[in-house]
Amino acid sequence: MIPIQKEDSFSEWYNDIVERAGLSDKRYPVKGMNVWTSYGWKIMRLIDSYIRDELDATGHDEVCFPLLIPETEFKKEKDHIKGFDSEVYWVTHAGENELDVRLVLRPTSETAMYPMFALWVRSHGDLPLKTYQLVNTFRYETKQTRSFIRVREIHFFESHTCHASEADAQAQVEEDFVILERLMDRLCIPYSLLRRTEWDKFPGAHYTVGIDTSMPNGRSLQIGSIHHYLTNFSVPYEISYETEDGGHEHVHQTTFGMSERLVGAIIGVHGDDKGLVLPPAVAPFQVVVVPIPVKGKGETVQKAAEDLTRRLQAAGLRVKLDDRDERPGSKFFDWEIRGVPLRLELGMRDIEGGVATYARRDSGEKGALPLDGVEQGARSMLDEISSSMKAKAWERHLSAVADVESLQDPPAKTLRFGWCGEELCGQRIEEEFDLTLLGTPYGHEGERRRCIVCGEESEKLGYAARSM
RNA sequence: GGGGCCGUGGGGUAGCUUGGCAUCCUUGUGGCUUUGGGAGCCACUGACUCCGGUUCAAAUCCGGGCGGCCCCA
Repeated sequence: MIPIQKEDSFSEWYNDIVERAGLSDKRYPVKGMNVWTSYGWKIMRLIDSYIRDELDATGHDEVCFPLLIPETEFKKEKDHIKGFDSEVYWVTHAGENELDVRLVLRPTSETAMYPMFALWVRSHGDLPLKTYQLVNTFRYETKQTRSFIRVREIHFFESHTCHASEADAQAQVEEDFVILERLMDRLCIPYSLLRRTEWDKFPGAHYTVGIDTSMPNGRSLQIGSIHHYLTNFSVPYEISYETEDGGHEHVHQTTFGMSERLVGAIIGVHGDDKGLVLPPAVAPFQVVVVPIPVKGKGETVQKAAEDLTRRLQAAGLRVKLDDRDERPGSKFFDWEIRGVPLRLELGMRDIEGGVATYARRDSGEKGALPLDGVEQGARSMLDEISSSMKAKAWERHLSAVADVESLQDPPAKTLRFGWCGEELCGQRIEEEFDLTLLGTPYGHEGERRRCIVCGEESEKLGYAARSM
């Protein structure tokens, strides 16, 4: 049991887990820039591989744009520059000389990509243009930084698409929802889609859909966003195409972005008082095999453990054989902190009985798994772990929303209430009650309620929470 | 932008008021021993953020730099 309990002090628990599980080293001497240590990086790379799978499968092409953006390009879209002005890093010198045109480290890649899109898109035959990249972006965060959740160098995925019409772009947004659902399914992360308020939408966007999940302390964590730009960028960047009848039109654009916050979400959503609990899809090791040697029989046990490990690996599972010279109990704790979904113990008792003793990380359940057909047995147990983790997480996410009639002394949850949609009322909700108005449901939720501030009847619902 | 607090082995700490061999836990290394939920014993490695000042003597007092944290705007 780790000394800090998740429910008591989520924030300290989180920091402690990140360090103990070996996900990241925060001692790098620049605030908000941490070192990905191997275990954490393996998790991130698995997530990245699923992102690539899903985007490739939906006809997106992976690209990789330069890190530096000339100030002249960066400033072309007015709202965009206003939104990022205060949090970009500038490159002002090269060697001994001051640069004529300063360069920004991309905070996101619209302004790097779109001058090139203007060259690439010539005719309706070039559309839709669907690209994505996985790169690092930089934002000068002024608030307190936190591993994976608020960093200054961000491991970022961003897709950028161009379409012939607003309807085609809208269809892309809907495809993004499907991609998102498949991804979150693998990570066992529940989420809500909320259309952000006008004042909180992405700088330059027509509208923004935020993807939010809930943390155990009742706070809300944004794990991604999907934007519809209309022609807001294609006009200043002159991205246009020739139509079938010879006319010229600006493209309609969308983007979809997510980051290493997904790792933060996995930690927060699934972890418990013993440490991390990893969904099998992102676990660097899905199974850990722990041999239990006894005097005189060390060799036999070791051989059997190696054999079991090889069989599971041959079946395509990620398996770790922990044959360090440590006591088994100590190994159990180590791998529990690191969240390995399934542990298989192998001692003389098991070998003689033709089984391995299993322990599930998610539920703590233990039992015997027959060595005959162990490949299939382990695989179906991992599937079961995955679906059970997903179900539990969704249940918690949904029960983390509370319908309220007043914002006085609200519970530590995501609050749902009637909201007329007016900025004046929205601002009061945020300022007077120290909440973030997350927005209104992207889909439709039905019944009419009165605005919690002005009392006006409306079909809109507002969601608000404290954010991480 | 304004104010406050803090920098001691890899991690966590004691010592600072009143200057005098730097404490404990953990980690790491080697050995013996042990292995079905964090074993034990022995040995070893490892630190006062940096620069300057005061002093016989500075982790400790003074000044400055760098870094971190918190609060207010």
